[in-house]
Amino acid sequence: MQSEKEFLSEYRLDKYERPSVTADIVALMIRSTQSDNYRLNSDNKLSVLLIKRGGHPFKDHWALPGGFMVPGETVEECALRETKEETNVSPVSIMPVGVFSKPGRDPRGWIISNAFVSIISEESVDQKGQDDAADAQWFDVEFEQNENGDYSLQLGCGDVRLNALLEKNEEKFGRTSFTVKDSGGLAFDHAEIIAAALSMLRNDAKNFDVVFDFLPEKFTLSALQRVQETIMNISILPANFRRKISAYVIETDEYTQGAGHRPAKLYKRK
Amino acid sequence: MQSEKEFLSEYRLDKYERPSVTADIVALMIRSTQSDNYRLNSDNKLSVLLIKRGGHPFKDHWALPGGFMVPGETVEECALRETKEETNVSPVSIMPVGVFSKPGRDPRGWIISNAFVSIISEESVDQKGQDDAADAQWFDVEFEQNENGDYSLQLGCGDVRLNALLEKNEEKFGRTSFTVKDSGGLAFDHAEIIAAALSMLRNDAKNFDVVFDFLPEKFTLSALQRVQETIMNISILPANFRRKISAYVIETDEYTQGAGHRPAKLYKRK
DNA sequence: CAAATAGTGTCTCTAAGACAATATCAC
DNA sequence: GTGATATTGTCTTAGAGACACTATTTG
Repeated sequence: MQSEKEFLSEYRLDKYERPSVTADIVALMIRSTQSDNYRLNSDNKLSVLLIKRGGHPFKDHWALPGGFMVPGETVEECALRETKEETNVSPVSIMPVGVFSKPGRDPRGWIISNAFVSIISEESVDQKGQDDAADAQWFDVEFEQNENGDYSLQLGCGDVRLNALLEKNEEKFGRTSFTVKDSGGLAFDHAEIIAAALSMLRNDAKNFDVVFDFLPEKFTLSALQRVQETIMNISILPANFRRKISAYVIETDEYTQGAGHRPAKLYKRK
Repeated sequence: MQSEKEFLSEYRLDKYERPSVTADIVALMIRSTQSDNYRLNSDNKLSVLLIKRGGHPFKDHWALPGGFMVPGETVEECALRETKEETNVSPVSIMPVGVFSKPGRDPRGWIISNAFVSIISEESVDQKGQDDAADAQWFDVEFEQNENGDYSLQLGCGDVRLNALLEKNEEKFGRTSFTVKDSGGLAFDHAEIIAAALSMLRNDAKNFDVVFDFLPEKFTLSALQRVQETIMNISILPANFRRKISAYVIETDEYTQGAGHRPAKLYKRK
């Protein structure tokens, strides 16, 4: 009879074929665009971080940051490490989106991807800059259902336009999965991953858990409202938003200044 | 300059170390227990399917069904295949819970686990029987927060009692993760996986998406109510439950019989 | 008839949406 | 002052929870 110790000393994991495992990250930010009217508050756009692939496969195509797991780290640590290495952006927290393991999804062979979503405040990106990652760019995101029921995912950055088309699969446990009909030039199955991440984000922005992560520590209630409206692609009356959010925030005694209209009190997350 | 075709023909995935990847499945059923009073409706208990490990490591400990991925299948297919092989139970649908990849979680080496939850109707289990899987057993589940804030996960099957103790980590996107303080005899980090699956299930039972999967095609509204109460560990007034659920069901013209009280109309999912 | 579940009606309270009205700043 | 956002208050409506009451079966 073999003891557990004996068993383990003889056990060889490499007897069997193993997949390579990657972590890919859907890093999202809300970018504010200044208007020419000094009175207007800034407009907001949801952006996703993509990198232009320098090597095969999908050379010169845009892809999510990510890479292979190495021994001794968790999938989450891998996602953070690769994002930092490839884009010089350091997300503070990430949340799992799902596993993507369809055979053939990567032409290099048997590679499965664990996808994560991460939310980043514009403030923290501005501070760090992106000097040493010229091939990493923030793309404006639009994601909506069109007339015939399919979903269109439109990514834009300067002159670059990527238009992917997806079909909605079943909805399980509040998570929706998609099938790519047209990748729009995105590498691998990354259109599918981005769609799953956005769908999850919208579903969960209702609890306000997510919205705070897009903003610095102190923020105005209207900035917070614009974040939620941008994520969920809806419009909320300010009075009603304030009532709902009041349970989740604490007021400070600071105010905004020089906005061309009444100053707003700054709040912190409760 | 190398073409993509040339690149791929020379590319070797096995240049780098790779983890082994498993799929583990938290298969849940609601079991009805008959009372000795002919008038009483059956009481319900949530049960999880475990197998007694026949080999090292964790020999003779109870574990979730699951096993290693093989080439050409998705993680989901792997979860279904392993559950069928090890327990002779065939789940119809599964939903991802998360990835568990902490170094050291498996004494055999670098092994990461993709966990899924699956919901099974008692009817379908009764039909198939479990003859050829004597080491697979359904354990009654109780999962609740105790006085000092920790969570206790209690599994029982006959004389076997497994009592695990967990600490709640952060809650992200409606998903809660846990840290095991005492595995209670469960193999690997499976207490952590079960806790994450149950927490997810409770959170999502609110939409009624989940509850129907526990029942056969036609059911009474009180049976449906008991399912929801069992999952969420709450108590609902029948009148209010009927009002809420009415939008999700269609009535048939069939009735239950011989129950020792007024017959109930059978409904179908809308 | 008694005991149990099945099923209906209604009251109250809360939360959400709509909207009116006031406050305060930069120019 | 003007035009914009900030902030407060209130009306209406939808939904959840509590509870009283009726209906129908088996032993």
